[in-house]
Parts: sequence; structure tokens; C-alpha cells
Amino acid sequence: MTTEAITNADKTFVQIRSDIIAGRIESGAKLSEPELSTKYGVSRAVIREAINRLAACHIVERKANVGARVVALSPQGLIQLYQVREALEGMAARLAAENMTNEEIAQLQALLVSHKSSIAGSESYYQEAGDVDFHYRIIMGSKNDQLINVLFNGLYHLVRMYRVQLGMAGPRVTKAFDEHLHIASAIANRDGELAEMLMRRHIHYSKNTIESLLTNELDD
Amino acid sequence: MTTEAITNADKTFVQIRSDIIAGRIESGAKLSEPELSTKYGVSRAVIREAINRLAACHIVERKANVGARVVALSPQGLIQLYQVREALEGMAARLAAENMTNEEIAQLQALLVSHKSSIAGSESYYQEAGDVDFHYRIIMGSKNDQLINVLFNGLYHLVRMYRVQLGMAGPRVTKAFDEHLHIASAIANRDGELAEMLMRRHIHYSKNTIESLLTNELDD
DNA sequence: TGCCGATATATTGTCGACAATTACATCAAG
DNA sequence: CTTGATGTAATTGTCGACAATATATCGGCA
Repeated sequence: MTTEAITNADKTFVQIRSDIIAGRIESGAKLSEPELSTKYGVSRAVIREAINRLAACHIVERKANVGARVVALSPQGLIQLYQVREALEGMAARLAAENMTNEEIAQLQALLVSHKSSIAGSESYYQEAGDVDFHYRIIMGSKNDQLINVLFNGLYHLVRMYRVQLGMAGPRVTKAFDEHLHIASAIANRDGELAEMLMRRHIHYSKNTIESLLTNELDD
Repeated sequence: MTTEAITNADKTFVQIRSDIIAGRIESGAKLSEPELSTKYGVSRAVIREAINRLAACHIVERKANVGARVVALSPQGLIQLYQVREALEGMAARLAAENMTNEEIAQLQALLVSHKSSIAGSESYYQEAGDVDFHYRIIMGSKNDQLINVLFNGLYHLVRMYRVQLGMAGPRVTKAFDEHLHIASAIANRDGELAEMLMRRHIHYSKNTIESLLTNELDD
């Protein structure tokens, strides 16, 4: 998915997005165009273009004649994100069971085999790349362009931002892996209904885990 | 919802979007910045800003150093849109049953009463404004910001564009109205599960109607 | 005649400056 | 001391010009 940034605005967009997701630009902060212009060493037009794309991803919000602010993170906002993911990725799993080619399914299962060995070794690998890779392939396998656009150009970076900044790096490793296995199996059997249900539960469990993490955190 | 356009780029964005949806700028056409600049009587910077927002809505697609084109309409694309709507608005109906206030529910039912009389009189009213208004209230009633954003800033204008240009103005009037009644009733009973199922079927029926319309059209 | 490369043209990307609007600070009145 | 108005400063919106890239045209060569 290496969306290579051709133009200057592209690079700046990716850079600012990365800074926001990592928390180097904190949630709720104002994005001053002159300031960013000097900071990243590009013109204001480039900054504006980048901010526009960030707004398109719902990572920042713009108000006319006022400026752009990074979206405010709230536990409730993360819950809402996961609700939408549940509906959308559930559908993606069902469509993937119907539309993926046999070859793509074989590759999906091969991916899981490689994850299994990764888990046995250093567990850290699986968390980030592996998880998104699995979900990525299923979403692409749905062959529904609208769905793909909404999830990748919209929700996924927001999810990452929440997870990084609210500090929920990696629970549920082996359990999540088992769930991945079952989903892939349902897809291989072309059982869309089951695939959807399993995917919805998979994300629902993640949501519950996060919810309990958040409430525990509030108790501290 | 009347997002009044304050800045110049806002107005131009709304204007171009309207021209695209109505088909005055035809699907697949290239959006030349100098050309639009003279056509709408504004600077190129304003046009670029407008095009960026159109891209954010997925109404146009931009390629670096090449330009923007209006998305190509395909029957299959419309089907994909309705699939996503089914998942998303189904969820919205469930959340609305949980989260709408009693007052909002009363207003929703009042809206349907007024629609009933409108149908008896001139049927034309119901098609556009009435339908979107009903769905609009339910989506807002979900109280899920992510969902609201995706549907309104993303999918709804695309749906309108498809419906206008593929010429499916108004079938299913009275039947759709009955379905609306049942959905509202389920929401009033706080039965989220039923509301979701009814909404999904409601949109699914619309999709099927459109599908058969399209295939018949191909047979001509 | 058909294909390939070089030039020319047009379009997009980027820049700095100006205009319009908003936010802030200062000061006066209650 | 709080509140309101006013003027200044800073930020965003808009513009026209220049640079970089892609497309089209034309000529040369197999």
C-alpha cells in the first residue's frame, strides 16, 4: 500500500499526518499555516493543500476564516469508530468470501502461517503491521471501491491515531490471531454469512477490550 | 443542515458540485483549472480548493501532475454504494433506536404524518426532500459522529449524482413510505434490532429496484 | 508506412504578496 | 473589578506569476 508521495504537498501531508498520529502535534492543537510553513520548510500553499487532505481524512477540522484544529480525542469517539468498523468490515468479510479469488485466499492463509511463526518468536511484529495487513487484504478482497475508500482514506488513520495516543498497543495477541484464522477459514469455505459474523465479533471484542482499558484507566 | 457557504471557495465548491450532480458537467470529464477559472469567474486557487473538496467527497479523482476527473458512473458502482448504505444506515437505525430522545422520535413521526398528506396530493414532493429528510434524521439520531461524517460528507452526494444521471427519479413511492412507517415504529419502541433489519431491507429493496431498472435499460 | 524521439504547448504545482476577516490587547465606563 | 468598545496585530482567503511536469505535435528513421 506504499502510497508514494510524488508531489511536495503529498510528502508534507504524510509528514504532518505522521506527526499528528504519533502525538508530536497534540490532539486539539491549532494548525497555524505560517508556523507549519517555516517548520516544514515549504510554502503556505503546500501547507494548505496538506491541511485540506487532513481534513478529508477527518484528522483535522477546518472552520472558515479561523483555521484548522486537530480533532479532539475522546474515549467515546474511539468507541464510535469501532462501531463503524464493525459494520463496515463485517460487510467486507462477507463480500470477500464472495469475491476473493482462490489465489487471493491462498495468499491470505499463507500470511497467517507466517504470522504464526512471528508470534512464536518476537511478539511485537504482529501487533501493528500484521493486524492491519490481514484486515487490509480482506477489505481489498471485498472488491467494493466505496468501502475501500471509506476505510482506508478515512477511518484507518484515525484508528491508528487513537490507538497510539490512548496507549493501547498490543493486547489480545494470540486470541486475535485465532479469530483471524477462523475468519480466513470461513472465507475459504465461501461462507459469507459466517465470515461477517466472525469479523463483527472480532472487532467487537477489540472494542470491549479497549473499553475496559479506558474505564480502568479512569479509575487510577 | 443548510451549510451556508461563507468563503468564495465554498460557493464555488457547491456550484461545481451541483453542476456535476445534475450532469451539466458530465461523468468522466476532465476538470481543467484554467477553464473552470474563467467559467466561474474566480481565481485558480479558489478552483483548486473547490476541487480538493470534491475529491474529499469522492466526486472527482485527482492524479498528481495530471488533474482531476469526474468519477465514472457505472451500474456496478451504484450497487456498491447501496451495499455500503445498507450496512451503514442499518447501523444508524439501530443506534437511533437507542439514542434518539423522545422528542426527536415524536418529530420523526410527525414528519411522516406530513409526508402522508403530501403523497395524497402531489406525489413529486416526497421523492427527493422527503426521503432524504427521513434518512437524514435517523442518521443524525444515531449520535455517531463518524457515521454522520461518512454518510453526509461522503456518500450522499454520490447517491444523488447516480440517481439523477441514471434517471431513477421516483419509483416505490407508497411502498417506501410504508417501510418508513415501520422503521419509525421500531425506533419508537426502542427496538434497535428490528429497526436495523427493517432499514437494511428498505435499502436492499431500493437496490433491487434499481438493479432491475438497469438491466431492463440494457435490454432496450 | 509505421514507430520512435525531440520539441512545443498546455496544465498542474509552487511561490510570494495583497485583501479580508478574526483574535487579542488596551483602555474607558459602570 | 468586571464589562464593553475600539484599534492593532496576526491569520486566513485570494490573487497573479513562475517553475516543473505531462501531453500533443512534428520530424526523422527503420
